[in-house]
Parts: sequence; C-alpha cells; structure tokens
Amino acid sequence: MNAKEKLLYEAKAKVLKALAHPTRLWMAEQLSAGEMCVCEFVDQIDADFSTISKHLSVLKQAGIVEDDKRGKQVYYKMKVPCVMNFMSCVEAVIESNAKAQAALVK
Amino acid sequence: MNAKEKLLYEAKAKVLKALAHPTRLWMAEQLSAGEMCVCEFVDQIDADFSTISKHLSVLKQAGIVEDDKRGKQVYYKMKVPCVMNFMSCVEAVIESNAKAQAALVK
DNA sequence: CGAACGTTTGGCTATTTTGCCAAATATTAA
DNA sequence: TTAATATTTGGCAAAATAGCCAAACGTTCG
Repeated sequence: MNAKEKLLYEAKAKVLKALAHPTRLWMAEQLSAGEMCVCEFVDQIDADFSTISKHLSVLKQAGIVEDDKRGKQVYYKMKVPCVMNFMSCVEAVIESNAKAQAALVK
Repeated sequence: MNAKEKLLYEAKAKVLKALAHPTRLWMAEQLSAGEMCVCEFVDQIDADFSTISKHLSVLKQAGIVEDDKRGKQVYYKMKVPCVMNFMSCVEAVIESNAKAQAALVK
C-alpha cells in the first residue's frame, strides 16, 4: 500500500466513520427522506442541542450532507443520497449475526 | 426513537464502525477478493502482528468476516460479501468532496 | 519431549471521540 | 435597541479506540 493509496483509504474510512455512530446514522436516514432543520432533530433526539449540532457538523465535514441557512434556521440535506443504499446490506449483517446468536441458543 | 430502535441503530453503527478504519477497510477489500491468512496481512501491512490480529478480530466481532483455523494458520474470509458493494458510493462522496475542493481553488 | 512458528490476549499509554455546559454568533421580533 | 430564538463554537472530563510490547496458546516438527 503506497502513500497515495493510504490517503485514499483514510478518506474512505472518514466517510464511514461519519456514519458509524447511532445518532448520526439515524440522522442520515432521516435526511434521506428529505431535508430537516436542526430544530427538528433537537425535538426528536434526546441530547443537548450542541451535541446534535456537532453530529451534523461531522456529517457535513465528511461531505455526506450540506446545510442551508434560511432565516434563523439551518436546514440539512443529503448531498450524496446513495450513501444510504448500503443500509440493506448492513441490515443483512445484523440478521446474519442474529441468526448466529439464535443458533447458539438452540 | 424507542429503546428497540436505539438498539438497532447501535447495531448498525457497530458494523460501520468496524469498517471505518483505513487498515480494516483495506483488509475487507482484500477479503472480498478471496480468503487470506493472518500471515499474509502481516506481510503486507506495516504494523505489529498483534495489531493486525486485533483489527481482524474487530471485523469478526462485527460479523463481517469469519475465521477458519487450518494448521498453524488462521484464514479469514468475508461472511457477508455485500458489505463491499457500497464502496462505489463512498468513492462518489470522495469525488464530490474533491470537486468541491477544486472549485475553491479555481 | 522441546523448539519454532503463527496467532491471540493482556496490559499499558497515547490519541480520538463523545457529550455536556457555557459563551459567542446570527437573525428576527418587539 | 433590546430581547428572544436558533445554531455554532470552545472547553472540559469521561469514555472509547489504537497500537506497541510481552506473554500465553495451540500446532507442527525435530
């Protein structure tokens, strides 16, 4: 793995890392269905609004979402919608794990 | 988000988190092409073999890969191959980011 | 048996991430 | 202009992660 390749894998990992948090993943899924303002997240997530803002900032930094200030509110939306396509596969992993668990009990 | 949903998002995040490291992501991509033994990773990655073993263990814990001991060696292989499908999208994010960067310079 | 090999595990420190609070900022409304 | 609202930023402490070394473990080979 040369230096350039290393940078590429670091970049890829950064995108995944941005999604690799329960709250951010949930946010991303919500945004796949359409834009939302920070205040809506604040209403629906049990965490400090500063925490929520920072999570959105991580998604933005990774280039997954973009923001748009309108009046007092800031709206976030997906920038690269395909990001959520692979969730079906992540769910497949979880199902596979669940089956393995179940097999242990049998 | 209720308790059950919370658990689901934690599980999903765990899968993503396992992949959200440059070395592990590289490993997963290699394994998509076929099984490999730990010793092969040790040859190709510039890190302590214990570190490599632990990375593989994270992928295994997440249910992404499985191992198979044959003699002195342990072979790892993809358990849920679809996991790598979304890499094309992760690359799309990176390209989008690169374009944004380029636009700044223009 | 004992030595060599391949791998995992334990333990430790350094680094990163998380999440809260408080303070700063920006916009709108009074 | 002051107050209220929406959001971001700075700073901190707690928790999680990463990576090295050393030790343990299991397998094969002499």
